[in-house]
Amino acid sequence: MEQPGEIKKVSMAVIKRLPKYYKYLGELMRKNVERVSSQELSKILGFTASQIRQDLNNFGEFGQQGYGYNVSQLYTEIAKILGITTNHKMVVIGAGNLGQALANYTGFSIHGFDIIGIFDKNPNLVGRKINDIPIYPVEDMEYFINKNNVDIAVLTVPRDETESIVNRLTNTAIRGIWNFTPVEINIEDRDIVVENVHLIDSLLTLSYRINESWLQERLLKQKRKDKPFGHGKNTTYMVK
Amino acid sequence: MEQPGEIKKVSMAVIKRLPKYYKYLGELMRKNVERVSSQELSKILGFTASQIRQDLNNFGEFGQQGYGYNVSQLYTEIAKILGITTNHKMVVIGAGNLGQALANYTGFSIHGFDIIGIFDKNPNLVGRKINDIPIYPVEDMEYFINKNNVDIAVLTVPRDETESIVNRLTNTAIRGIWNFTPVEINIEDRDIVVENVHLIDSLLTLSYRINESWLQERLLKQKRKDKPFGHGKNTTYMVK
DNA sequence: TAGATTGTTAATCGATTAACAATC
DNA sequence: TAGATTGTTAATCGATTAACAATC
Repeated sequence: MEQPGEIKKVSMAVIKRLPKYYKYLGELMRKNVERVSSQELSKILGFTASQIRQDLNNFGEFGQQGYGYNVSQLYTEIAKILGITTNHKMVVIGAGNLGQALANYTGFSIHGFDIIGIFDKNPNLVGRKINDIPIYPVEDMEYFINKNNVDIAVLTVPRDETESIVNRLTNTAIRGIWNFTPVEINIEDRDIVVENVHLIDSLLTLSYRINESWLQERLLKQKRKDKPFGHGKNTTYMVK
Repeated sequence: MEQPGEIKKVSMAVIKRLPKYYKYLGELMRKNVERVSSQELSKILGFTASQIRQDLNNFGEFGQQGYGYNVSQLYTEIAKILGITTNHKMVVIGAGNLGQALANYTGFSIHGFDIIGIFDKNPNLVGRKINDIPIYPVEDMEYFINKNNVDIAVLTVPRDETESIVNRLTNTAIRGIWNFTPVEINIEDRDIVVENVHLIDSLLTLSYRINESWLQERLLKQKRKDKPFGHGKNTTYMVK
């Protein structure tokens, strides 16, 4: 039973769908579509209309019976929910290939995420600029973050340097870490949120699914062998 | 009721945990640990021991009562399940910042993923090499993929070029697309698996969670206003 | 043998889908 | 008003956790 004042935690499944709503409503806006029903959203997004209404009702009552949702109003509400009505300042830690690629990417600023500094330990890189963003010595990281109210640290350092950088970040006013390192980051009970990208996991998942049909053939054969006709607790017609 | 010969579909939740098992078992191997129980795995991985046993039993019976799991044997089994006992050939499509960063990354080949070619439409890039991998004209893409038995296409082209490239890929023998573009790829009933990275979604999710405590304050106030003392169907003690 | 730990069934929990009264 | 569509409760489905017999 929920207590007065207690807040229903929004599930990660819902949170992960929010960017999809946001993205598609943005498209509708650009097409000057004024209103949309959960039914219509359902067709494009592939979620059920019921789920869409449930999802949105976690955050408020944005629709109107018999009408549906006003596109631009809903778009704005979801932007608020995602926290992107104000700009976010980011720094990239690690000016390697990936760090440079992210610094060069222009797609973040459209949504109000501005990279204002890059940090690296390599003195040959310090002083240079990537996409007009200066590279600073990593020693200055904490000072820079606190002074400039940086919200998000984009972590693209090598595996071995991750732990020490994360420890240093916990002593700053940073709010979130966008982690591109393969390291599992654990920050105990502090106000810093970590979002892992884990590219290798993503690639392995792809590999699994490419491999899946072959795998299931193999599993099937194995089980047939384990539980042949009439033996075992399952009958022939129950090969699981 | 399952039919004979029918295969239980492994849920995405399980699949997404497989790389974690694989990664941690690799660590244990390097530490020369010989055996491990689901209990011990549970402590490190943060999944319950019960869940770990359930997950593994989707694919076979790899443990032994009273003993646990043999680390290197389980590692090998999971490698088989993930389909990484044989090498995978990859091509990068789009030699922009991200494409170049991925081509330069050395972490993929450790797991048997080899990038053997890069494709771009820019004639100034064609003929150059990134990390010893040649850049070819994108016209040659289909021929190259089929001739060299390429398994995976890493897609890092601009948004507008995605659709046409994907259409062309469906006419090749490619098995999987690792999609770094912001476009939602839909390939109807063909043998090609798509794994989306969608960095913007990941960043927006981070933003949501940074914003969450503020958001919940706001939601709470709103609900208090909507359903004041003694009014509405909920009592004061039922503020949801 | 006794202790440990699996594989697996059953119970629980949470998320999705269905249904429908409320109402624009 | 009649038709449409929401917000929300109830039903269903699926995933996680608990429990325990089997057995190393």
